[in-house]
Parts: sequence; C-alpha cells; structure tokens
Amino acid sequence: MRKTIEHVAQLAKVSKATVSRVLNDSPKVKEETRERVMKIVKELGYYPSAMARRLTTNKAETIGIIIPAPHDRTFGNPFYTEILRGFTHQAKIKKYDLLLFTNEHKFNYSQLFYDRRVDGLLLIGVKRNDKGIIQLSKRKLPYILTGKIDYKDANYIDAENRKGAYQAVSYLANLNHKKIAYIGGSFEFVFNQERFEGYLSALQDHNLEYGKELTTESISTQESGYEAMCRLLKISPVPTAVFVANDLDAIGAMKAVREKGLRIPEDIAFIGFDDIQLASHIEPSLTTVRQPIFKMGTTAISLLVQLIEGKEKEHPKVELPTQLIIRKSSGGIKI
Amino acid sequence: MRKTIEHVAQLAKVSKATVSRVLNDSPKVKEETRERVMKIVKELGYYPSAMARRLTTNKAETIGIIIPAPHDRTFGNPFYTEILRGFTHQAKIKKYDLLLFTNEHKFNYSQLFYDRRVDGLLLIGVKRNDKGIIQLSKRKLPYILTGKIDYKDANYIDAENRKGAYQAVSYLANLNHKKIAYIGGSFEFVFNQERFEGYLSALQDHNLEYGKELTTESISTQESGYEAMCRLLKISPVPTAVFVANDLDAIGAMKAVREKGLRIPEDIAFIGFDDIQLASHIEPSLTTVRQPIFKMGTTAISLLVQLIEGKEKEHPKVELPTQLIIRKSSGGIKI
DNA sequence: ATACTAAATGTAACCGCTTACATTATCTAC
DNA sequence: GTAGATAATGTAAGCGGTTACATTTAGTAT
Repeated sequence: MRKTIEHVAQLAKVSKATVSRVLNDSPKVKEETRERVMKIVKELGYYPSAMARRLTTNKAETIGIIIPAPHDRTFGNPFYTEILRGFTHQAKIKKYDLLLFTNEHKFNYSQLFYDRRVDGLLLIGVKRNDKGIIQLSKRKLPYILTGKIDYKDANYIDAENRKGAYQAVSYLANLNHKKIAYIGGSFEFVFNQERFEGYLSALQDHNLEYGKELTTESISTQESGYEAMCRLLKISPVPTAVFVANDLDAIGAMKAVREKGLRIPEDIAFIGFDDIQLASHIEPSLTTVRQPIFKMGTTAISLLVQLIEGKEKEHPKVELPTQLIIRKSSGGIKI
Repeated sequence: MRKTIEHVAQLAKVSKATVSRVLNDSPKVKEETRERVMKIVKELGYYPSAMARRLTTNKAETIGIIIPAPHDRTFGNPFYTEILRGFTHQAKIKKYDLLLFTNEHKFNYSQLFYDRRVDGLLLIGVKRNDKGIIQLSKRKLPYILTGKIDYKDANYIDAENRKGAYQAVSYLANLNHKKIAYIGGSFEFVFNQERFEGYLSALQDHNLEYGKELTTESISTQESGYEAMCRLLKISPVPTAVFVANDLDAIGAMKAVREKGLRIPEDIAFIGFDDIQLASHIEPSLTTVRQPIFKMGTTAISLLVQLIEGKEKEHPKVELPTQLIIRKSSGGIKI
C-alpha cells in the first residue's frame, strides 16, 4: 500500500502539517522535530505524491515542449537534440518536468493550459505566421519561442542571426572577395530572413556588388545545397565566395564546387552557419557561424520559469551572440 | 476563476457525478442529459483538471522517456529524433503524456514511480551493464528498453540486428567477396555485438576467411570510421568488402578508401547499417540495413501501455525486421 | 393501480497533499 | 509566578475530480 504523509506523521508523532512543513523547508519547525521527521521519511522511503501536491498548489510544475510535427523533416536537424539537452539540463535545476508534444495539425496550444497540464510552453521551430502564438500572447499564457517570429508581442530567444551573418560576410569581404553569393532557407522562418539581411547589410557596408542572381534558396539539406550551388555556378564570372545560411546546405554546395573541378577555398571560399558536428570533419573543414544552442536551451527555460512565476517583464526577447569559427573553407587570401 | 466540474453541474442542473459520467462516456446516462451537459461544457469552455483526475484515479497518464545524458554524444544520432517521433505519435493515440528526462549520473529511475509522476518508463540507448534496469525489473515497474540488454528479464524492443547484419554480409558473399572486413561499435551496446555476430555467422555459413585483423572498432562518427578504415587498409591483401555496423562510420571509412585512390565498389564494396538520411546522398550512395525506427518507437509505446495496464505477459522482447537497402556502394560484381 | 426491476441520478467519502487559522508550548521580563 | 509575546504544532477545510452506494425515476407485468 502506498505510503502517505499520514503514515509519516503518525510514526513521527506529529501532524501532517508539520511533516509537510519539514518537506517544504518551512522555517518554522524545530530542528529536533525536523530531524525526527526526516528520519522516518528516509526509513519509510517516502516520496510525496506529485499529483496531490500539484492539485493543492495549483501548479503543474511542468513545462510543455512543442517540437515540429513528425512529417516536418527539420526536426532531424542536430539543432533540436542539442537544444533539448539545454532544456532538460535547466529544467532539472529549476525543478520542472518537461512534457513533449508534437505540433500536429490544428494542435491547440492553449488547451494544455486549460486542463492544467503545463505551467508554460516552449516552442521550437515555429513559423512566422503561426496563429497559435498570437492566441497564447493575448491570453497572457507563459511561453517562450526558440526562434524569433515577427509578431511584436512575442516572447522568444534566438541567436544574433543578423549579426552572425554580417560578421561572416564581412570576414569574406575583408579577404578581398568582391563577389559574394548567398544560399539560404525559406523566409517562413525569421532567422533565415535575418541571416539574409546580415548578408545584405555587410555587402552594403563594404560597397560590394549585389544582385538577385547572387542569391538562391535551399532547404537545409545537402542535396538542395548542391542544387543551389549548381545554379550559382552558372553565373559569369563565378562568385569567389559563398555565404550559406546553414551548414548542411554549405556541405552540399561545396560538393558541387569540387565536382566542377574548382578548389575550395582558392577558387571559391565558403562560410556556413550552425557549426554542426560534420562541419569540422569534412575536407576542407567548414568555417561557420556557431550558435550557442545549449545556452539558448537553458536560457529559454530560465526565462520561461520567470514568466511563469511572474518575475519577468511582459515580453522577453533575447538574442545570444554567435561566434565565427574559422576553419579552412574560408581561406585566408589576405590582400 | 477556474471552471470546475461543480460549475458545469450547477448550470446543467445535475450532480457532479453525472457530469463526470458524461465526460468519461459512462453508458448509464440518458442521452438527453448527456447533451445538456455537453452543451454547458462547450459554452463554458470547461476542461477537467488533469491533476485532480490523476490524483483520484491514481494514474499519472504519463510515460517517462530517459534519453542519454547531455555529455553522451550519441544522442546527436538521428536515430533518437526519429524514435522520439514514434513515441510522440503513439503516445498521443494512447492518451499518455511523455515526460523527458536525461540519464544523468546516479539517476534513480525508480523514484519517478514513487512520487507517481510516471506510470512507466521508456529508456533509450541503455548500456548492457546498467544497474538501474535490474532494479526496475525486480520491482516489477513497467518499462521498455529501446535496445536490448542481456539481462534475462529485460523488457525491450529492438531491430533484428543479427539477422540484418547476416543478410548484409551474405549479400556481399553472394557477390563473390572472399575477404570481408568488419567495422563496428563498442560491445557496451548489445546491438553492436549482435551485428558483429551476424557478420561472423554469415562468414561461417559461406565458408569465408575470418581473422581478428579483419575486425576493428569505431565509435559511430565519421572520423572514427575513417581511422578504422585506415587500419584495415594496411592488411594485405586488402579486403574487397567491408560491412560497417553503422552508417556514419561507413561514410568515414569510404572517405579513407577514396583518399587512398581506390574505387567504391569496384575495389572495395561497402554496406552500412541504419540508413540515415545522409546514406542516400553521398557518392556512391550507401547500401545499408534499415531499421524500422519509427515503428520501433510506436511499438515501444504500445508495449509499455500494455504493461502498465496489466495486459501483457511478464517480459516482452520484440525484434522488428530490418531491410537491406541496396544502393551503389555494394556493387554488383556477379560471378 | 400495484409490485417489482432496471435505468438514471444523487450523495458523500476519498485521493494525498497544503495552508489559513487556532491552539499550545516556550521564552522573556518584571 | 504571571502576563504577554513568540515559536512550534495542530486542526480542518479545500484543491477538483471519481466512484461505491443510496435514492429516485421510469418501465413492465400482472
């Protein structure tokens, strides 16, 4: 039979209330009784029922994580596993459980609050036009997005995508590249737009050529990166550098260049974005913009907990700095 | 203020019990009252409190997932995200929530049961000597491992690793390869041992040469596969085929072969294991043994739910068939 | 209409905690 | 020793459901 606080109370010859106080580190309990109670708790192997506690305190002690739907291949991206790590790490510290959900068709985020299963929501990889977010915001339900959207009242954490891209492209510009192309993903995701804007802005600041034909879209897979690069290789003269808004595309693109018989970085230099594990292991190794993914995960939890506990301003928007990891693919053609 | 079953009851002019019956599809409630109650429920936007229900029914309606610890890089493997998909998919159908935990140092699985946070546990990537499992088994707590261990009373789901490997190596043997090498991971994980045994057994059945030097270990990364292959390339004469127990290693190994100036599959044929996304996109595309990962995920949930609800025999052990995906790397040197 | 059975609904206890408020024990100062 | 303040503990209500059991209502046969 299940051990309850009642049993502990009887054995320790105190009331349930006192046991509860001991268990919750209430200051007003005599050291002596505290010890006596704790002794019984240990002996009995007693653990308080999470459900009972949650019912009385009206807290779920739980954060929901919404990951992209099964059919959405983007979840295979190593980004997600790494950020889940950040989540689990920090959630443990903050004593919150993590519930896992997928963003299926017509999934109604708010419902998770109504039946009190979660205190807050963490959403990964939400597209810019997601209706559900606006609803959450309006109802003032605690949530954090991993990945900015452009709804003005959104709460999110992200990397400094624009700045990271700017830095990468500036690095190429400083190596005296004059014709720098861009491969990147769909603007459905704001981070893709921002990376593109960082690219543009760097071109401007360095007075470099820009043209629509220098820009092409891909979808975060090696093969689509490959195809994108094939398109760029038809430009004449061929660009001497390419900034690719994610590593998988970059790796595919580099393959296209090699097949064409061109050298990297001598003929075409590359910089990617993400710093996936593969990036350091390909040949030549890929210069790339690293996001602090784990940190984004832990920060997301911390922010959300503050929101839940009412210790946070209305709409937190945090962007964490990226880091340019310089490897071989970007070359070093100093003037 | 929160809406409760009481409010619904009052507005519908029935007792709480009746509302509860309606909500739980009890047969003994008149159609007319059912409709009346449901109308109020809709109007009010009422959702029953999960915590209250869980407390009275003494069910957590929740399954815990234990993923490898943050420092354990294996979690980056696409296998995990895919199996998580299977989990979330089936859990939704079975109406269970999924709690996410990492397998940190000294993490005590059983505790999650004591405080009634979970009804069952799903463990991914557990090593063969994991002590916690024995404890779970002895206490008859419902759990399923994703990946066999060799504790005899373990409950697990896995792929037919031995058979898959056997099939792959037999395929190579039938292509008339006489010297087939093996690259695989640590026996800490039973599946690695089984793949190795499948390899051995195929060699025997085809009367092929076996020697310790034909076998070498790697750790599921491209670079370690690369290094492993470098070792094999020192053998003379060089093996004409290699069975690699996972795709990442296989891809690394193929790189080593290319660098050596040898052709794939003409000089050395390859078969991998896993069928990761990358496998079909490298050149030459990788022949490999595909595991039904999503299916393993959904099956794991179904089995666990049966265990939880007491509808399952003591120790389920399920192995799902693999599939040999034939691509270019294995060649077709017919006799 | 009566008696009996089945169907529908209601009553109230209970799940295992927390916590406001009440009570008792302990301490301080005179 | 006593009053008053403070510290420690106890009492009991309540969180929001479920469900065994009791009661009322409807249905059926005579």
